[in-house]
Amino acid sequence: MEDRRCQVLFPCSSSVDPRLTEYHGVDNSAECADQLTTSSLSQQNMNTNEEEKPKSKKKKKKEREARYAFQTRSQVDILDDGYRWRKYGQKAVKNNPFPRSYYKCTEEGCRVKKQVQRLWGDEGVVVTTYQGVHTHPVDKPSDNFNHILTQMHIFPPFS
DNA sequence: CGGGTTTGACCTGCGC
DNA sequence: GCGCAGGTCAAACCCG
Repeated sequence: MEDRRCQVLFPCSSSVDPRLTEYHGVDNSAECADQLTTSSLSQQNMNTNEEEKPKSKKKKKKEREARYAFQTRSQVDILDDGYRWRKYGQKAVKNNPFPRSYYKCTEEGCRVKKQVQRLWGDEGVVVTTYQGVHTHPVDKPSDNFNHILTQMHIFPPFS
């Protein structure tokens, strides 16, 4: 076995900068996510089915996809969750020397995204945020990831 | 050659 | 209204 085990760290009490971990654990409520999100989640033209007018920006806030965030202590940034991801961006974030990476699920038709970022102050900790619901079941879930899900008591999103 | 990564530009929301 | 910060796009690049 490789030495890629990661330890699930639980929510963020006060020792964590809330700006880095928008929220933790399970949360299906877009409203809640909305409240806890400190920054803009700008346009998500991946959502919804109305793409008729690419020019016109949606009226109000768009519905956000459910997001699930958790922290793990791991040497590797990328958790082997069984899905295939394609990196589509990387940004430096405020108050954190580590960049945030953006990934999309490569499954056709699957619009799930995730963000991966190391925690400032403890670079051994990786904050992973999933956004959306997979349209395909996981192919080969790793023990690591199963462990995480079990610990988190979640997993509605990955049917 | 195909698929994934890198990286700078662009877009959008939000706070002042 | 302006500037900042986060999020996304897409062309160039890299690698198997």
